[in-house]
Amino acid sequence: MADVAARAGVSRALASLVFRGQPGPSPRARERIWQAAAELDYRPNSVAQMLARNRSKVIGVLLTVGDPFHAQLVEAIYPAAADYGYDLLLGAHIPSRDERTATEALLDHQCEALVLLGPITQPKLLANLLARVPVVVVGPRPRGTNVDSVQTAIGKGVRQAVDHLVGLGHRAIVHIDGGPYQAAALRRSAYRAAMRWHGLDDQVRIIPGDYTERSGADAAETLLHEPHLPDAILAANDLSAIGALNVLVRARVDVPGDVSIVGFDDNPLSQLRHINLTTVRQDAQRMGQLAMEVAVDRLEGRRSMRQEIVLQPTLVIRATTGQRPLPAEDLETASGTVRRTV
Amino acid sequence: MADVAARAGVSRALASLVFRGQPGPSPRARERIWQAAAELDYRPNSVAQMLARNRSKVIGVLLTVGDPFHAQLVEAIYPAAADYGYDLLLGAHIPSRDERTATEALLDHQCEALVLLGPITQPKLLANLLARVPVVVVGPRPRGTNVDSVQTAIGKGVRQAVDHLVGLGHRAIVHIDGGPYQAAALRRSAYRAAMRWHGLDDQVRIIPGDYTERSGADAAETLLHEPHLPDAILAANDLSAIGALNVLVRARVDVPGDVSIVGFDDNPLSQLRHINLTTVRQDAQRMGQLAMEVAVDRLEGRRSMRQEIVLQPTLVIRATTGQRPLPAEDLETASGTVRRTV
DNA sequence: ATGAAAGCGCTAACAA
DNA sequence: TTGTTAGCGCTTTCAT
Repeated sequence: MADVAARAGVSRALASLVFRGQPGPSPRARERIWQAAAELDYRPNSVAQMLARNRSKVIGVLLTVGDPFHAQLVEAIYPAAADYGYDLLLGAHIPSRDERTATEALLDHQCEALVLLGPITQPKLLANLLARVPVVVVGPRPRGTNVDSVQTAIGKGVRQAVDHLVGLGHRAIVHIDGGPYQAAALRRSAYRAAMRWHGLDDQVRIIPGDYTERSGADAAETLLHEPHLPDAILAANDLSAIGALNVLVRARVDVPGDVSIVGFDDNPLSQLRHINLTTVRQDAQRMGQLAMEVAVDRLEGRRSMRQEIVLQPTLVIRATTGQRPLPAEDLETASGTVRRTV
Repeated sequence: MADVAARAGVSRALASLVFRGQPGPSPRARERIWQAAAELDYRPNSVAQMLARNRSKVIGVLLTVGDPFHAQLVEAIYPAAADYGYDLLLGAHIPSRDERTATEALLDHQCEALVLLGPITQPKLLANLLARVPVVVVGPRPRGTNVDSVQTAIGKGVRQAVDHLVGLGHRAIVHIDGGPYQAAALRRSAYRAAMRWHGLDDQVRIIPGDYTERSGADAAETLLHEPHLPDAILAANDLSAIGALNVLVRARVDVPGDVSIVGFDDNPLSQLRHINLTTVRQDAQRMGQLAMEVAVDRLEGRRSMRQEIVLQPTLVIRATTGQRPLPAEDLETASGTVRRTV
């Protein structure tokens, strides 16, 4: 910057003002300085800026590379951050790198706030982070902590899905689980509650899973080895629903003729014509924007109380759910059954 | 740090040496300083460090969030970077954010080198980057540039795949394209060359695609609307192969009985029991490690000539490829055909 | 409107 | 072995 100032024949301070767009410098000076900067191909050194103003204007995002839902969120968060004048730094949450390492790395790079997409599973770590910077969790708030969070009303979504299935006449509705995550636990208990509400306590059945396509496929294989298929499957997310769907289709099971399937998330894959999965939609776009908004509100001191934003899910009815199969004697009629497709 | 030094009763410089593990300070001093640091919960300010030593020890990685192959690479790159004492910063390559913005952001954060997973499509931009920092492209080197690259011998992989298919008796082998990327162009031309080599020039057929599951599905729909299915499909990557596979299976086409399918990448999905895709494997693990190695070699000045590392692909034969269907009169024999499954 | 000067928190010669 | 002293490149009072 010294060079630029020299070339423009002004002081470094003036140049600094110009680059930051502060009022003060005369139009003439501005012109000269920008000119000089262009000639020298000057780029402000952001590290020096950070050091001097003790602000980085950078927010860290912890995500799981390869997770399609996270990808959607990131695509929403980037522009939102830019709107607020913040820059984003991504950190990956991968097996070989524990949560602590990942978050510390982000903080070392002077992130002023953290947005956690893949939830931190250690409450102690979260508390520790929270003591240092604003943190926003996208997803259900871990129990025992008081981070800000942006989440979907999961219970409501599950309830809608179960209502839909029951409305179609299904009774034996099994749940493919999502594993040890908080969000999965919520889905699981909401499933139980909804079944109970419909008087289907005795039909409750949970098959282990971990949100992956593989686990959905495994669950379906399990079901195929049993004498009777259930009426319907409610998966913890779209990926596992798709895994199950693919396995069933290959086994010549008619979906939704024999079994209905509902997912959760509205993964882009679910919209493909050949998948066309009925699912509970989370508004990733909006969640990303809101997460950013909450983080920035904190940073600018506009908010002190805990924020917990809950978005309403939408049941998207596509082609994997349909009427419960009719008893054998009605088979002829059955073939004329109308399927709802959106 | 001043506080720590004061509390330990030493100078700031001494403390600095201790934190950096430099030789010099006496054991007694070290002890006292670490002690004081612990008591004050001191954390070095990496921004100040960067500014002072004019080195960041950070490497930027540009990737596409949600791309499973990139996810594999990242999982390999993180530990490799750590081994060399470097930290990683991730930048996302998403629609709303052009390549320039994304790379500049990474450079602004003082990345000393760039590893590009999603290839830069603008040669000018690449040249510009290259003039500033070491750059490693994971994938084929963009024409007209001389970046370092770590890539798979794509031509060889495609050739193996075609040989395999031809060996099984297939002649009408169509290619689902991967779109405008350099890597896709290579696959396309390698496909043409291999077909020609086998005297199948007249069978060459390329269906447009863009590496997505959707485009594979669309391609399959196209094929289904035609009077005859091809003998086999060679997709530009696993995702599109899986899209095609799913659509065909739903249309009650027997894979590989009626049509064989080969993918490219060996995406984790391809290993699922119900997909079980024959594919050309790229060694993501090794590619990630090597990319890091090349970048670090440059940074430490150990290398000045252009590096172009080419890894050998492996054809992984699973269950989506099989003998060409026999003429109708041999059908009884055909049902006894042995399928190779690995 | 402009410039001088004092940091931001750390590193790296060099001197003691 | 330890302390002194200059920066790194920018921001930010405070005078002019």
